Amino acid sequence: MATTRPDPPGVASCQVGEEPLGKQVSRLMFELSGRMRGHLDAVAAAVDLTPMQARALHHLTDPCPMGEVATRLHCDPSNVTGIVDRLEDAGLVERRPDPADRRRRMLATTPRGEAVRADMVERMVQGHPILQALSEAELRTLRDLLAKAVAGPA
Amino acid sequence: MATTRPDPPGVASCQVGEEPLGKQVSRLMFELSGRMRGHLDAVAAAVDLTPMQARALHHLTDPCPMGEVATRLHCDPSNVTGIVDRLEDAGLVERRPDPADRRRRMLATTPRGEAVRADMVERMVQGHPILQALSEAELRTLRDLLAKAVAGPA
DNA sequence: CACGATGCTTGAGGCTGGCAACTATCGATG
DNA sequence: CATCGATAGTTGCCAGCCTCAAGCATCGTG
Repeated sequence: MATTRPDPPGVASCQVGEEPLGKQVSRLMFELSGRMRGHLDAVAAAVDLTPMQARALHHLTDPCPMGEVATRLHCDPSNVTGIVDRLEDAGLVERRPDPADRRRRMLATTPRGEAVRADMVERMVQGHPILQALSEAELRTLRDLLAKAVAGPA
Repeated sequence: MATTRPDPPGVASCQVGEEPLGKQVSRLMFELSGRMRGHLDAVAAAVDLTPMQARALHHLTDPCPMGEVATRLHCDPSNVTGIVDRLEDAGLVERRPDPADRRRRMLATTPRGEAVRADMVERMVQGHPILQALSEAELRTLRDLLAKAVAGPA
């Protein structure tokens, strides 16, 4: 642990097994995304949705076809059908025809859906596992690192 | 995106809704933990486990009772029963009696389980969404921030 | 021993994940 | 224009997970 070795450059992406830093970050992210999952579950339950429905609604900022949602959720299109069915039953989203391509069905959030989404975002910030533990400055640093990570490879 | 606004001070931890910083971090973490989820799913599939089974195995570093696993996985004990059943069927973990308390059943990984776990950890580092995008120094900073976040509030 | 508390399991019901098959529509081609 | 392969979405199936409510065995205490 914490071998303060300088570490040869170009770690992480390579084959061999310099364990420390990469694994540390990996483990921490693993742990944190576990907590994020718990947090999201709680938020979803609070607005009376399943975690997946909450994810879906969260991603629907602008009208987009089903397939796009499947991509964003990293899951199968056949799955999205059921999820959207329930969101539609709950009156949170709408399926609209796309005049340009009648195979597609565009999803749009209803006003109620928009309200629930905003509510969710608020609640996400509230009991957030990270936000409470770090200072303003640290959060700023973290934000920059995360932003770079998000933009970077994917 | 990346509104380079300076941000009003005193964000995050408070009640009202200064949106920027807290929500930014929240959103980024949301996005990243989505990718982590995808990554974990892939790793789990690669070693022929479901995501949840992989999580469970990953947390079983040392013998511990079922309830402890439930806590670590943030899920119901009744769930753990089924998950461990399948891990046991696959020969990766064992349920052992706890002589000190015969209600409890201690879980221990078998050698095969240990091997699979090590394999998983390797693979987790491999195509990791974060590790590839950041430099050594950035990773070190990130590690410290995440460690603080993990240790902090929970 | 009687009692409530604890650790784990079981059962029912709903949601999700992944695959294969199907329909409707699009785009290109002859 | 007729046809053909590709694409968007849906349906069905099955296994796995989630949640909650019982249930059973065991512990600790009085």
